[in-house]
Amino acid sequence: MPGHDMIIIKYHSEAGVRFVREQEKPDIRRLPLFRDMATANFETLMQVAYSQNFPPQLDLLRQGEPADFLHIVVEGMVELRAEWGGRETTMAVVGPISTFVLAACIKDTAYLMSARTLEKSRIVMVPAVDLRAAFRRDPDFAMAVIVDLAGSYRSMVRHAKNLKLRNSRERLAAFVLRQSALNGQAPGFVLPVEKRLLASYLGMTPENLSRTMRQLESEGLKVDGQRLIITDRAALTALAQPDPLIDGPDTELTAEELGLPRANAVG
Amino acid sequence: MPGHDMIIIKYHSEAGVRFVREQEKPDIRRLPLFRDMATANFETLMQVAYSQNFPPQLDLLRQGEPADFLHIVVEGMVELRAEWGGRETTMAVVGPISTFVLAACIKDTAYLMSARTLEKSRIVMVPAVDLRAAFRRDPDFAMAVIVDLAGSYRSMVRHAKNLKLRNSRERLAAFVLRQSALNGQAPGFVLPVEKRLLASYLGMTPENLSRTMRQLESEGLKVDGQRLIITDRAALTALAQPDPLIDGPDTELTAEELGLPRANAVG
DNA sequence: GAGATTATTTGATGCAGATCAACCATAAGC
DNA sequence: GCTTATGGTTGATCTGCATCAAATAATCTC
Repeated sequence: MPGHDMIIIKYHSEAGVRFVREQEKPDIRRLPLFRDMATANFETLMQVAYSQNFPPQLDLLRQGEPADFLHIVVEGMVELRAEWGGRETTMAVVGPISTFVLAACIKDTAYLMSARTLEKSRIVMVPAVDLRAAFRRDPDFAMAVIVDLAGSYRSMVRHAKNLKLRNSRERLAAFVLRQSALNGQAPGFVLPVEKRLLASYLGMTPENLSRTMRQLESEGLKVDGQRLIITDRAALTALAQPDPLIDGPDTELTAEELGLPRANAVG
Repeated sequence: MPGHDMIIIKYHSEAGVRFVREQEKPDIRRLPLFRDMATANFETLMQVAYSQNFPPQLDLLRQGEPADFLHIVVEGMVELRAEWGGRETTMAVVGPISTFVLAACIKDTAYLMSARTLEKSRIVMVPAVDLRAAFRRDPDFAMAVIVDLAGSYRSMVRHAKNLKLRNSRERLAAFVLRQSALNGQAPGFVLPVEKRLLASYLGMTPENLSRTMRQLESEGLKVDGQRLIITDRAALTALAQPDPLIDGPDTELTAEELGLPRANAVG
């Protein structure tokens, strides 16, 4: 496996490559993807996996590279970014505990997106070869992979629908309502990511996001730095016209959508 | 299965519900999705499946409805459309032989897109319940489902990247080059779909598509109705900056991307 | 904590692309 | 064949959003 050595050479000194710790296994095991897997297979995967700490702003992988590892965010936050011709855009931000680049690993082909840490993060990396061997051997794991991929696909369909059908004001309003819903309809929450990143995810410029937020202050939203407060839910709802076929959730209350991480509720 | 009866009642008189014909089975069997399946399982699926002819412009299913059937286009052409708040957009057009709404069937939840025939079409419908039972029973089929879903996911990621990273002129130029590539770099081809549909797929209005095509006439493209001819590939390439991570193909020459069907070469 | 970065906001301006409206072309119906 | 839809083009105009520029605010560094 050339991939294995590469990663070791590349990061060993700065980040400290480790095998997966006993204490972090239960959290990974609890993921829908690994939950139903045979214990022996899970242990095998963990044995060949690496676990590393990365500093913020570090490129974990670049689009176009061959997919060597399934990545699991155990701690921290990772941005999935797409680049083309000097432009770039945020496709998703994943927080603990979830996986990314599963599809590329399965197809044994190039990553379509780059990934970089947004904050200090702990990432578990499972070699793609072993991953593929695992679900060829374990039907329950194969089932979990199927369900995971179907969910990822649908969440990307939603992202595309959102972009094609709504304008940026509507997208922002829908985003705000969605974050609130993820916090049990809390009226206030703090943004889970920087505004420039949110802007990119929503397909707009930071300037436009800033102005659009100001606009929404007359439509039921109060903005205070990273803290947003819904002051008139009805008005915002009229504007966003939330739709489960765009905003989710897929099924009631499963909420581990791929997209942006959940915000934290606030007074 | 309420779904079964419903479809029979709904379409019987006009379209003629049939069981899958012997003669169309081999074509379906050849699909990557069904190719490696155990023969007994394939036969079972075909036994419970329906096969119907539909007239053009007929709604096969509506977004939001529970996913009762995996659909297979055996003949004709089907548009996958997304709707929201009175607006609508084309997400993909599928031709023979391929499947759609696999992910919704697997998650046993609502369709995210509506589907309607663009021309007279023959559709095979496999009950979602039986489909799920099939890959729970057949590991080879499960593998094929995994690969299919991974491909669908990646093709939707590409669609989103295309929308977020390129402007409409670039998207059109890239589309033209891609169609040419699918025809062995043929300089000319006829559009596989109406222009209004292409416009919607590319995320622009018909008026804008028309004008953009005219613009491209000074950048190496000749437009003659449905027939497009590349007169200066270098110029178009400079404009589109084709990228396999957006335009495909995923792997060399597999070319059954979800997106728009292949054009026919001309000239 | 002073200085240096980096994120955010605000303003001025430009442009890509939408919208509205009319006209032309192609195809379908009788 | 003429007529009627429907799709496509063209023109005029409008506007949402990007871009460029500069000021503030927040965050990091030493």
